[in-house]
Amino acid sequence: MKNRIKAGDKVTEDIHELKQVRLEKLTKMREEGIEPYGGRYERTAMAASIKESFAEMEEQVVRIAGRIMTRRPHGKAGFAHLQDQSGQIQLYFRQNDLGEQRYELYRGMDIGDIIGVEGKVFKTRTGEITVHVQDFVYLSKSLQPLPEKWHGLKDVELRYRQRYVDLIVNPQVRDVFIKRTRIIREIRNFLDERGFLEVETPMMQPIAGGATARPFVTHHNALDIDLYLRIAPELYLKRLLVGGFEKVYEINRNFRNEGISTRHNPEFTMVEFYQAYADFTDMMKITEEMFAEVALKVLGSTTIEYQGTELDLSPPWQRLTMMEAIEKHTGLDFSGLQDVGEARQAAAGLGLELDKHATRGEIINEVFEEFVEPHLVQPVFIYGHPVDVSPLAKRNQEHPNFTDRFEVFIMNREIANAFSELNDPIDQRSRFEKQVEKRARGDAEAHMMDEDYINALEYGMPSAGGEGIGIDRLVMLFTDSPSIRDVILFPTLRPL
RNA sequence: GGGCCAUUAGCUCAACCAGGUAGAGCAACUGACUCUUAAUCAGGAGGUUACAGGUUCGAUUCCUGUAUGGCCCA
Repeated sequence: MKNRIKAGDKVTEDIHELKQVRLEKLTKMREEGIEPYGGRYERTAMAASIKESFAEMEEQVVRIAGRIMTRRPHGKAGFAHLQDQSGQIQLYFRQNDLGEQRYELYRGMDIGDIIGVEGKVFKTRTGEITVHVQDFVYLSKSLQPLPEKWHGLKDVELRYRQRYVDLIVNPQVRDVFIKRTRIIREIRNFLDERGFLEVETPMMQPIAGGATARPFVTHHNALDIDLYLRIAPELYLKRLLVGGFEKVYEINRNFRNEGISTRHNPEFTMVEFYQAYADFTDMMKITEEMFAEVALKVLGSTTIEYQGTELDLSPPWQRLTMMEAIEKHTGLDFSGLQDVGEARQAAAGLGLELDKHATRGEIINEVFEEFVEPHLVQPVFIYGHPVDVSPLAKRNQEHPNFTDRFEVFIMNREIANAFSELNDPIDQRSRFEKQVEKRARGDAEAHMMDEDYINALEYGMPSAGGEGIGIDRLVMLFTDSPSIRDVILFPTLRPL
């Protein structure tokens, strides 16, 4: 572990020299009657807006506020850069304008200090738009030295643990998170415009359903019951279809108790949406349109570059059944292998190791994940998943061992999952029962029986199409981020 | 959970291969400088080399373990 500020550090002991110097400056300011932690400061401009409309702003007096990022004092005049949320702008301080005491305050200023500035906009001899400071006040004295101005903060662990520092010194990080917010806003707009109603369903659930994953467990003291953090909102959203809401969606966090990787964070954000009287083909159209529209609005193009690969999001996307995709990439035609034994043998021939309980459908899914996914770069709908791995999806009418389900793959990653929703309560019960059997065999990810959900289906759920899209992975694609931690402000880390 | 890699000044990095007691830039400190911009110039300071052991006359360097993180795999 590096010598870094930790929660619970005994700050009163062994204060670092650099911090000690700043504490002394703080004391001196107070002795001179200058409050280092100021209050309200009314601004009339932002750094970026001054630069954008310099023609109108020139010679105007502006009030701006932000953090000092550079400092170049020389003698009785000097410069600094001030950073606000919009960007940076240069400041020019002169002893003649400020008087000796104020100028000394500038001389003692540290990188990281937050000040409010009043001054006149002008352009320096070298052409940089600058605010000629007439007066300034302290809004916050910084006690910690910031990372280097040139290289920024590179230590990834520190960047994640102290995101606030990362955000101060690495402007591209701020851009990623602004984009994230805009992406989510455009998804909302897209769904709102089409008449979907945004709802909120439980994050704490007595039965964790709607996905294949291990849940986190928590405890409610007053009720004295264990509750699960949700792994998906699916079963609640479909209860709302039963209740008569015909187009609903939810954008919120899900929690899955599994490993952490560049593509997995224990808490992550999904949008799930459901449309009554639609089916999975409608979901395909919505997905293509949504991705294209969000890309166009946020990035200005439906072509994006991810880690050196150009991706074309413009509709229509390729559509391939899972069986076709397997045949294309392995040469195996499972439609001719109706028997589990034959399927197992074929998979073994490809070098795949299988669970001894694996069903034909599970084998097909395994072969797909292992041998096809790595080839799926451009956006593609893979549809027709085996019923064995799709306990909540409606069966295909012609091929009842398969479902009317699809997943979207981009850059080898599953990014969306959708299907025609299973609304037959009797079939749903038997699917749950199969899941419960798997659970009993030790599969902690298999579904639990949800009697109330069955009860809801028994009242009658309209036919519907539904879909879930992983927001974090989408943001990764749209911001060219290699790790999910780059698009989550405070990713899960082991505490120090 | 497994494999590989990393951890040196507040930050970014050297020195490690071949063991000889740690060096630079930025930041900070002192001084000079009234349009600079990675400001410049001069000076001085800053280290339990993540932690704990081991080998050795001597360990940042070699070995073992631990911690945290990264990448890959499950």
